[in-house]
Amino acid sequence: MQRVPPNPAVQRLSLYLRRLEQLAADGTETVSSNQLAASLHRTAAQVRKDLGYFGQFGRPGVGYRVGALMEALRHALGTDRTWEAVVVGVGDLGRALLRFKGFPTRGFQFVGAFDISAAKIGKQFGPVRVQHIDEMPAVVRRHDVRLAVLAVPPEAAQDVADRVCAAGVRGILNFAPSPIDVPPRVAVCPVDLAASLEQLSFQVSAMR
Amino acid sequence: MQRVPPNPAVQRLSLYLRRLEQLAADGTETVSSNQLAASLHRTAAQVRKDLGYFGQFGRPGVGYRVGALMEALRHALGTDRTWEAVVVGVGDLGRALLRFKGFPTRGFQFVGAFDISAAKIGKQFGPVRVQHIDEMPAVVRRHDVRLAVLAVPPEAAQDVADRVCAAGVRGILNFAPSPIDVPPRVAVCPVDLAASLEQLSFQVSAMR
DNA sequence: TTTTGTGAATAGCTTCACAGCA
DNA sequence: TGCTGTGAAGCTATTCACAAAA
Repeated sequence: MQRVPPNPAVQRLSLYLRRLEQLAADGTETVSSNQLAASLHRTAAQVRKDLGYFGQFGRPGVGYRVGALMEALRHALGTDRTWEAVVVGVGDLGRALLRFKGFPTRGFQFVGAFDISAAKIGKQFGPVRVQHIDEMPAVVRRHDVRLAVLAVPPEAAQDVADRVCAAGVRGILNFAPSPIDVPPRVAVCPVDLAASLEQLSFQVSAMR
Repeated sequence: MQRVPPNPAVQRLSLYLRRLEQLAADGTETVSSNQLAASLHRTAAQVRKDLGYFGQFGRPGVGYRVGALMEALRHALGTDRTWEAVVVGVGDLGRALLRFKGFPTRGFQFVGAFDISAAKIGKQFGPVRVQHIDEMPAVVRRHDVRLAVLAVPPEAAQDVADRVCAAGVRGILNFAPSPIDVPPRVAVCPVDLAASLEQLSFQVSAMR
């Protein structure tokens, strides 16, 4: 079996998982690398190679069992368990994320939401009530929270990052458009929404 | 000068631009590839190579003029003009995007928001009032809108994509976790928030 | 000296193509 | 035959390293 999955392959695992969820919902039991690839605008070789980094899940002449492959990919991604998470910054975006149904259905559960604004504290959004950010470390420790979602203004991002890292968080989803410095044991996934629109702007401008 | 920028380089342009905006706000006039790289956890060679795909902006021994480089990058990305955009799907996420300040400050302006739910139609969110999706094509044509943001449930994504493409939109920011088929002249940028958390889950699981 | 711009070298990722299993 | 798993080949992206400019 092959080793050390390239990062792009790990990203595509989520893509495959999404499609498998649909197939399972449709009652499909088996899928070939060709079918999976076609519906995602990829090549069959890439699908097989990507899956090959994590194990041997297919049967020659048959394909992959949808349910078993979903389980295997969830295991590979680490989402075959529930991940507790906190949101810091309860502006419009933070509120939307707290109510977003795609997180709980995929095993991510918010156990706390924090802000500095007195006007927001005590309000209920989605599954949690907003608390002052000073309460964050206690909540993180109590629930053994490993993930934090940062939806704060860029000028607060580094300070908030320092605080969630100090509290013991191991991964940060960063919606602030400024890179944050974290200890090496903490993973960061930046999501810059304006940058995504800029990429579209570039592509649209480039086409003629 | 070098040609055909690799896609990763185009993505990093947004990153450089973000940092330059900060530097400009701080009153910094000049920056070297080394300084730029260090603050973004990249290498100086990569910064110079990336910028090199779009022109020669630096002065040996001096570095880059912050203001001039910002202008150049905005021009390269196509954001040295205003882009009109519409939002389809005014759930929590759609509302948050309509009110998100990072879009207008970077030249993206919402001129319409659409939904099918009668309860939402007529309500004001951010800069616009929600209209029925049947009104979308007229608004797109009237304002010559080139970009659409899809914040609809996955089962509606393909149908909505077909409709915005038919209306003449040229780029789609797709928040639905299902890939959409579009004509070749239309660019798509997928944003899968659950997938981003899955990537964190993977990385955190992988570290010991 | 400092720092850019860029060919050349290296590393990383994707596609090919085919042996082997069902 | 149909399809997987995977080495080998091909391609893309990053890093190196240095000539030239300020």
